[in-house]
Formats: sequence, C-alpha cells, structure tokens
Amino acid sequence: MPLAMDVKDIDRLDKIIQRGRPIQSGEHLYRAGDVFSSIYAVRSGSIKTYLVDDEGVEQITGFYLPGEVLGFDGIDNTDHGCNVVALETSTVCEIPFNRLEELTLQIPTLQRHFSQLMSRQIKSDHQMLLTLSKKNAEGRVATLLSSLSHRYSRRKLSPNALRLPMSRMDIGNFLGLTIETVSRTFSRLQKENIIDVDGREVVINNHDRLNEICHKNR
Amino acid sequence: MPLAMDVKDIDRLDKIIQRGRPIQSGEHLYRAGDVFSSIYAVRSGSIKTYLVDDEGVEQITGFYLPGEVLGFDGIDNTDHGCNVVALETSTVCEIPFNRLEELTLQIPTLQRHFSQLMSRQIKSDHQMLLTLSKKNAEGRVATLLSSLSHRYSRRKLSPNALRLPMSRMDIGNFLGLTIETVSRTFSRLQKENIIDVDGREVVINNHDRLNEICHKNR
DNA sequence: TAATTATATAGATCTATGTCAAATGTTGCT
DNA sequence: AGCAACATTTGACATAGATCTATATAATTA
Repeated sequence: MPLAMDVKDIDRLDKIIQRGRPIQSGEHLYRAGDVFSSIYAVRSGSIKTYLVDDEGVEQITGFYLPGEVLGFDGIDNTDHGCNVVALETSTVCEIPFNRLEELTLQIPTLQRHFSQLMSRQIKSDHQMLLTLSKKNAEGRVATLLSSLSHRYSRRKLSPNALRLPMSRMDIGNFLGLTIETVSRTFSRLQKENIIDVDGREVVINNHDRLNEICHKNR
Repeated sequence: MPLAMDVKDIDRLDKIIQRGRPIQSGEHLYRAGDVFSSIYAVRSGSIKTYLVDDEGVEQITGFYLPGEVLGFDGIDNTDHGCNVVALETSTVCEIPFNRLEELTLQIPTLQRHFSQLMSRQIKSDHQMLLTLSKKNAEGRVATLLSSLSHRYSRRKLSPNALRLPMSRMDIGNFLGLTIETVSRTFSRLQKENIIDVDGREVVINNHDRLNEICHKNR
C-alpha cells in the first residue's frame, strides 16, 4: 500500500527544510489534540499512528516506513486527529504546512504531489476496510506480510526476509485480532511452509501461496 | 462522519460548472478503471462507493448524502479506483479536476477546501477502521445509525426519523456482517426500545442509549 | 549471572456471528 | 389481480476466533 514519496524528493525537501529530527522508540512525534502545523516523511526507522476513542479503545491506523508520509488527517483542522509514535529509533523530515506554498515555488509539482499522496492514503485505507470487513485471520496476516514485503522491495531491500518493526500486540490491534490468533496464524503459515518465523524475523518462502491466502475470506 | 461542503459553495460551483446530471437508482456514475477526470458533490439522493478485489469480493467503502463529496481516490492516477452507484434517483455536481485551477481563481479557498475534504475523508475512514476492527455487531449498526442521524440533522432534517437509502445487504457489506446479523441486531435494538424499525424507516427513540451502544466492543 | 519483566506460543473452553433453511413481506411486471 | 423475483426476518446449528490459563522465550535491570 504505497503512499511513498520519491527518496530524492524527500532529500530535496530535507535540504530546503532542514528539520530532520530523531525520535526514540516509544517516543511520540505528536498526539491527538496537539496543534497541527506539519506533515512528516519518515527517513529511517518506523512509525505507527493510532486513534483512541472516547472509551479509551485504541486502533492502530497505519505503520509507516522510510519514504512514507503521514499527518494528512490534520489538515482540516487546527489540531491533529491521531497519535504518532516511533516503533524504533527513527528520523523524520518535518514539512511545515504553512510553508507549503513557498515550497511549491521551489518544487513546482509539490501541491499536486500532496494531493496524490492523500489520494493514495484514501485508497490504502479503503483496501484496509476490505481486509477488516471480509478477510479471516489468515487473510489479514498474509495481507500485512505481503504489504510489508512490497514496501521493503520498493526500498531495494529483500522482499523475502523481513524484520517486523512492530510487536504481535500491534499486529493484532491493527488487524482486529488478538495476539493469540496472530501467533497461531504465524505458526500455521510456518507449518504450511509458506513462511519461516523467528520472533520478529520473517522469511517468505512462497509468495504465490501467500498471495492466495491474502484473499481468504471468512 | 462529515465530509460535506457548504450548500452555498456547491451552488456556486454548480453555477460555474453547469454540469449537474441525474442518475437513476442502480446506475453507475463511474466504475473502477474509468478515466479519472472529475470529483462529484452529491446534490440530491444518495450514492454508494465500492471496491471489487481480484476474487470479485465487493466492499462498500462509503455512503454519500447530499452535500458530501466523493471521488478523491482517483487523484493519484489516470483512472478511478472504485465504483460509484446511485442508491436512488440522485443528482450530482461534477467538478472537472483539470478546471480546478481556473476555478480556484473564482473561489480562492477552493484548493484548501479540497485538502480539508480529503483530510476529513481520511479521518472518517480511520474511524471506520476502528469500527470494523474493535466493535461488535451492535456497536457497528449503532455507529452507522448515529452517523446517518448526525448527517441528516446537519441537513436540517430530523435526527430521529430516518429513511435508510440502502438495503440490509448494503449495510451488512459495509459493516462486515451478514444480512441475518444486521436484521437480528435491528430487532434487538427495537426490543430494547432504542429504535423503531419498519423496513427502511428507522425512528431513534433514545440517542443516549444508542451512543452507549456505539462503543460496544467485542 | 540471576532476577524481573515483557513478549510470544500453545491448549482448553466459550461465544458471537456465520451458515443453512424456511417463512413472510415487498416490489415490479403482465 | 396475480405471479415472479427479490428482500427481510426468524430459528437451528456450526465454527472461527475470543477468552482464560499456563508455559516458554526474550529483553531489561540489578
């Protein structure tokens, strides 16, 4: 589910903006209710975003890898709508929203670029609605693995050997499953020789079978 | 889940654009794969959008009422990502995307306006992720009713008496439930005197209880 | 290194919701 | 009106995944 920018575009932005900032694992980049002023491109590490509803129920709404852009949910308002926290030590490029117009002068395609990123975010969220609404546990887990694999390979990393940046808890929360079900699903996929799992290290042995399972419905 | 425009803004747009067009119930406004050129504001009636995945599984991604704007998922590409069909005889205002820049000259806030609408679409979709991931059948149905009620009252219609524009099938598809479960849930809410149901006519007797049930998790 | 705490796996039940089947109601068509 | 096609409701039963419990493994701290 790619909502990435070109690395060279991020680099250009970063040179102009000069506001890269490192975040430690578990540290919040911002929280729901904080004043909205910027969107962020991940430069290294990984980030999760999550909602908290009135009753305190949390829902992870996305995982963001290097090159991916987050924070679009704040634009309609003065404050952010979700919480953003680093899954590991990470760096981000901050893009102050009120400088977007000046920046557009230096990178003319920027405005259109942002519209496109938001559009892809919407598409990706809709794909996720289908995943949660129609797929069973195997389908959901396989879909996440497949998505991560694609995104790793776009970054010229191996699509076969992944280190998951998030805990089983996070995976379960994101996919609407309990950690037990996530764990059992990993075990089953391993027994069927589709993947090898060792904690957060995952090797995908059979992409074709994995993609079939992505479409398993309940 | 409000991603509406001001009626007077739509009217201004409509005057400029002059491309209102009526659609019959069941008729498609466009389909996934059609060339993207416009976004649309609903003027009357109601509209649903849905995805179809490789296996032919359908997922309704949203219901759109008068004043609400759809089509933002096409902006990153030359073609549309989803299907759009009228739930009843409806009219829409077509906003050609390539005229947006000229239009921005006549309605200066338009660009920002669109960013805000897209941002709200993202927020609304994230809220829906939480609904599908964390709520049980009662919570999902109550959340939909509550959302419709809010959106009706924004249009100066009664928040208590609704005519649902969509079938039980559509509701089930949207909420990740079978029609049987949807039907049983309506019956249960009626037995508890929270709503009265007669086919597609719904009266909300107790908004407070309904909102409590919105947060029922599984 | 041991002690402590978090994280992950695994087994045994329970339950909400799916599946199947049938009855009833609604809508459009001739 | 009468029929056909479709939509909704209701009941009986099956099951995927939740819950509860226990254990094992990894990470963190003393």
